[in-house]
This record gives sequence, C-alpha cells and structure tokens, in this order.
Amino acid sequence: MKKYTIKDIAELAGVSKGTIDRVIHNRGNVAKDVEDKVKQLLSDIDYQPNLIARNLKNNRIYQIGALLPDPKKDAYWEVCSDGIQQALSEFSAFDIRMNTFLFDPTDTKSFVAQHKKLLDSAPDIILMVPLFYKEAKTVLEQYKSLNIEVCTFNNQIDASSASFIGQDLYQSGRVAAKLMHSIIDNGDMAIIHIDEKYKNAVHMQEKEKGFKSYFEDLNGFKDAILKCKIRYTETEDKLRDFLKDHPNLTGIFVTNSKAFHVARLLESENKNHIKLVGYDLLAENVNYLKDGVIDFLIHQNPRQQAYLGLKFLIEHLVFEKEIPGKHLLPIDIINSENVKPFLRA
Amino acid sequence: MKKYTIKDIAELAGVSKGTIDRVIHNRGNVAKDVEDKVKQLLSDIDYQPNLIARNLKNNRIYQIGALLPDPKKDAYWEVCSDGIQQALSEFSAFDIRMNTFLFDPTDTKSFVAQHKKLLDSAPDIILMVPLFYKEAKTVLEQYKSLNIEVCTFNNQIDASSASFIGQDLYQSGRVAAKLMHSIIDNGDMAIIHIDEKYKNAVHMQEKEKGFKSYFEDLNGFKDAILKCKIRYTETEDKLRDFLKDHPNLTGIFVTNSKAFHVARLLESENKNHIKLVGYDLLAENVNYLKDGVIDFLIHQNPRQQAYLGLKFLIEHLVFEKEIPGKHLLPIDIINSENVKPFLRA
DNA sequence: CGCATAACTGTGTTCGAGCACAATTTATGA
DNA sequence: TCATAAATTGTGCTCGAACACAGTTATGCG
Repeated sequence: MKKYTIKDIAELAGVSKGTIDRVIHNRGNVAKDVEDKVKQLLSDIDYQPNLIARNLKNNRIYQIGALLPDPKKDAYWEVCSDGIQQALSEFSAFDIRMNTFLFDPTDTKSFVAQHKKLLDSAPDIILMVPLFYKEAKTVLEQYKSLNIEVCTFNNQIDASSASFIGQDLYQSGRVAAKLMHSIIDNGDMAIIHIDEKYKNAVHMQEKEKGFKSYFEDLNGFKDAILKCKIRYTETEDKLRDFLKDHPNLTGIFVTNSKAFHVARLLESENKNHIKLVGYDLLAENVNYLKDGVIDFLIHQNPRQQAYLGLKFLIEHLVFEKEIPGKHLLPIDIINSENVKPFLRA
Repeated sequence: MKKYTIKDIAELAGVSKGTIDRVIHNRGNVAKDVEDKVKQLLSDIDYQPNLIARNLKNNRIYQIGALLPDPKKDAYWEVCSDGIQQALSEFSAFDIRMNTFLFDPTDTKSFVAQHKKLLDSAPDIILMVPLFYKEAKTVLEQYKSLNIEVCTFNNQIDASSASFIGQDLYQSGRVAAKLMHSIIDNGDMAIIHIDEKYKNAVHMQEKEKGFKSYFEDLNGFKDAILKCKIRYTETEDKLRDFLKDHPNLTGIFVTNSKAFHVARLLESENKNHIKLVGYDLLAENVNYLKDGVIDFLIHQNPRQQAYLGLKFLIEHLVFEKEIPGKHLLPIDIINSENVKPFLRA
C-alpha cells in the first residue's frame, strides 16, 4: 500500500539513490550482482515512479502538431475544436502547445501543403485526419521514418502503423439497416451516396456493405435495395429524377452527412412517408430530424474522436502510456428526442 | 505564452518569493502597497501556479469514500466498478485511496449502516448513489454539516446541495415514446412498472410522464396508453393476466431494467409482434435484444456515471476544480446492431 | 609494487510551490 | 534615545526523480 521512493529502495538495497536510478533507466555502470539485486527488489515491491516528480523535473514543453480539415469548408469538423479544447483543459497542468494546420477537405494539394508546414513546426507528436488515402499514406510513412508518432481519426489508413480512432463503418451500416427495418413495413429501399468527390469512397462503400449484409442475413427478405450515386454539384436534379423513377420507395439511407439534401426534397415534394436515415448532427440535419423528415441520424462523434486522440497523445508524452492501436467508438443512434445533449457533449 | 513562476514574479516585483507566496495565499503580513502591486502584477500576467510542483510539495494521500449498491444484489451496478477503475488508473500519478462500502439496494437499513462505516473511515470526499430518498437526504445533510463534499449519481435528491450525475428521466421517457411511435403503426400501448419495491418510485414516474407527454403533444393521437404496476415477486402471473386482458396491445414500455421478464413471456406465448422498449444492458436484456424480442433498450450508462463522478471528485481534490452541480449524460439508444461496444465502454 | 585507467558508487543540484523560521525594518513607549 | 515589540521581508529546506559530476574501489600492466 505504501508508495516507495527511490530513496526508500536505496536504503533497502544498501546502496545510494544514484545506483537505483542507473538500474531503473538501464544506464549501465552498475555491478552485475547489485543490478540483479536491485531489479529483484524493484519488482518485489512493484515500484512505480512518482510521475508528478518526474514531470516536475523534466519540465518539458510538449509540442503537438495537428493536421485537420478546415471547419469553414465543411461544418462536420466544427466540433473537433471543442474536443481539443476539452483535452487541453484537462491537462492544463502540463505545458502543452498545439500547432494546428487546417487543410481544405476538397483539395489534396492543400493537405500536402499544410503537412509540410506542420513538419517545419517540429512537433513531438501528431494528431491528424488522413482524409486522402494516397497522400495520407505517404505522409504517414514520412512521420514513421522520422520516428514521430501519429494518432489518426475519422479515416482508417490500413497498412499504416499509426493509431486510429473512429467507428466501425461496416457495423454502422448494419445499425442503419436495423433502424430502417424496424420503421418500414415493406417496399423498396435506396442507398444514396452523395459523393463529396474528394473523399476516397471507402467510407461509403463500407457502410453500404454493412447495410446490405443486414438484409441478406434476414431470411425471406424480398424487397429491392436500390443504389444511387450523386455528385455533390448535381444533387437536386438527380435526386428528383431518382425519386420519380422509383415511386414505390419506402426508405432511403444516405451514407454521409448530406441527408438534409434528400430531406429538403422529400419535404418540398410532400413525400414525408419515405423514411430517411442519415449521418451526423449538422444543424440542417438536426432541423429535419426535429421536423420528422429525417427519422434517425447516426452520430459519428467527431468531437469525441478528436478529444480521445489528443488525450491519448498527451498521456503518451506525459505519462509514457501506450497509444491504443485502434479505438472504436460506440455507434450513437439519434432521434428527435435524444439529440439535444449530443449537440454539446 | 511563457509560463511565469513565483520566482519570476518576485523579480518583477522586486521582492522575494516568500512575499509573493503570502500574497497569493492571502496569508497576511504584507505591506498594503506591496500587496496591491503584486496582486496587480499577478492578474496582469495571468499567473497560473504550476500544479505539478504544488502536488509534489503537498504530496497528500487523498481518501475517497464510496457508498454504492452491491452488484451482487442487482447486476445493474456491476459496471460501476469498471468506471471507478478507469478513473483511478487515469489519476494513478496521485495517491488516491478508495474506501468502498456496498449496501443492499433492497434494504434501507443496510444503506444507513454502511453510511456509518463510511463516516468512520474519515473520507476527504464522497461518491454515492443516494438510492433511498428519505435516508439519503438525512445522510447528505450530515455530510454538509461536516463540510465533506459529495457527488451523487443515478438518483437526484432535490433540495440537496450535492452534485449530481445522471440522465434526464422525463426526457428518456420521451425518447422511449419516440422510438415506440416510430416502430408501431397503431393499437394500444402499455407502460409497465415492474417495481423493485425498494426504490422510491420517482424514477419510473418521471419516465412515465415523459412517455405520455410525447403522445399528448401529437395531434390526432387516439390509441390508449395503459398502465400496469407489478410487484417484483408476482411478476409472471400478473403479466400473463395483463396480456390476456389486453389482446390488442402493440407496444410495451418497461420503465426499468426488468424488460427481460416481459420478453420471456412474449417469447413463450408467441406474441413477438408486440414491440418492446426497456432500459439497461443487463445480459438477459441484451440476449432478448439480439433475438429481436426486445426492440430497443435505453442505456443509462452507470459505468460512465461512476467514472465521471469519481473524476470530478479527484479533479476537485487534486486541481481544486469546481465540481459541476449537475451533469446530464446523453440518452443512448441501443438496438441489436450497436449494442456490442456499449457492453465494454 | 606503483600507477594509470576502468569500473563502479555516492553526492548534490535542479525543477516550482509551500511553508517554517530567520532576518530585517518600522513603530511604540518609557 | 534606545530598548523592545510589531510588522514586514528574505532565506532555505522539502517533496521525488533525474542527472552531472565527484569520489571510491577494482583491475591491468610494466
């Protein structure tokens, strides 16, 4: 129960604290028999260094670099800064400096350019959203060769050693399917990808797979699952045509945060009977959720993703904790009645 | 940007660090003009003491007392200890000792008895589940007069100054109603209270109110909302009778963690068409959720409640942070597809 | 054996805040 | 005026880990 200090151990071992220190940090210059004895003692009493004292001595300024999408270009990212602020305030006892570089989420060049600036700022460790697969992979390799640890969130870049925080997208497709299944009786469904064009579409494909797999697992399911890919610029016309072509649609699943486009159309064309499930708590989505045009939203919780990522990084720097290789957040189901606390949390 | 130390300020003010320290802690024995000057300086540069150094010096052992329901008597409480462990591990840098006293959640006497033991352990601060309204009120007043701060969770005791962490129960009733409304077409509904007898029933009443209020807000809603109170010991018979008496029931809302009792009956009587919404991720509930007998569960997240409560207390002791007066957790909607990560998180 | 060098071990300072106590200045009264 | 008390200010040690450097013992070799 008692907490041992280096001094205590020195007395127990009959040597000076300098020797204990050399053993703990494997700094050599210790007689073999003494080293063995001290190591035994350390493990016997399960010595845990006082991290407070260690940090006081180290007294370092930690530089954390962040490479994040610009919230001005896509409101989805707005809440990330809240999560970052929360983590910083929890660790305000330590001197942690953040250098944040924002890139345009529609522009791979901007990503690379901001990455270069980030590198110049000589960060100890990095938090990033690896939005573009190819570019991110190169960038991550570069950090690896420099021995700078990275925590990524939102997108998982496979075959990278970087740690990842996010959701199981396949499973979130299944969640959407289950929700859809519980609110529609029968009739055709559609999966709509409103492609922001810039994102490599792995995201949406995973969700589609999960959605389909749920219905394939049901026996005796007969209705059709249609699919529709729409470019961001031509959204409205294409959507209107699609609805006209498929008059007996009963449910629509939008695989990203753009469900409000569909909601707008459903409302203006008085097709409220079509159930709608989408992603993310953008203000426009939330409004349609409250109005009953959108039935469910799945919350990807970018705020929590950023918070956790930064927290892991700080705990690694300060307490030498391991950064988890992969951390999956729960998939939050949101309807009009439980949305409120999620907007701030 | 630079972090000022007491020594820096002493130099700036042209006095010694002892004087700065006296001003900061209002320990008197400082000439009026010097005091004013130093105070001005402190606020000018927005001095923040180095909490690492402060904690090293203080080097206190913090004693936290906990008064919690025994998980052996009700599985709902099992996950609390996970939350407590997580908080302790996050603050393992500090010497925090927990004395946990478990009471029988069916027995007010046990609550009072364990409270007395807790008092004898001379805690600096207390975490508790104030399960029994009357007794908890007395107990909380006692702590208040002793100037021991308390954080409560799960139950809110109004008119107490203790901080509270939990959910908005009225709103969670509304969430249940919205879910029910989205999965049933029409027909009668029932609110079933399976009273554990020991809890003052405020909990379930709030949920009932919320549930009803949702349907009252709809215009043109005509179906009946029945109500059924069942004592824990006579559950099965009473339930069977109730179902027989109301053959055109389409939805059942169970206001606590006992939905599995209803699920068991629905399954054995082949009444799977009746939709079922309940609370809490007990193993039995989760099984019926996966089997499709229970449609939705609302997660009250006792693990997170305990975690946050303890975290607030520790941050108060260690960093002198304010304990939030009231912290409401989001209301998590769980179906068979998103349940998994909630079981561990 | 003597002496250089290597191998090992002990001492003392630092980080910043907090506090006891010593030291200094100012006020008071005979 | 001077002793003494009161008010004010300064100094130095502590907390525990980390590390530089000084000190000590052992080993090798001519």
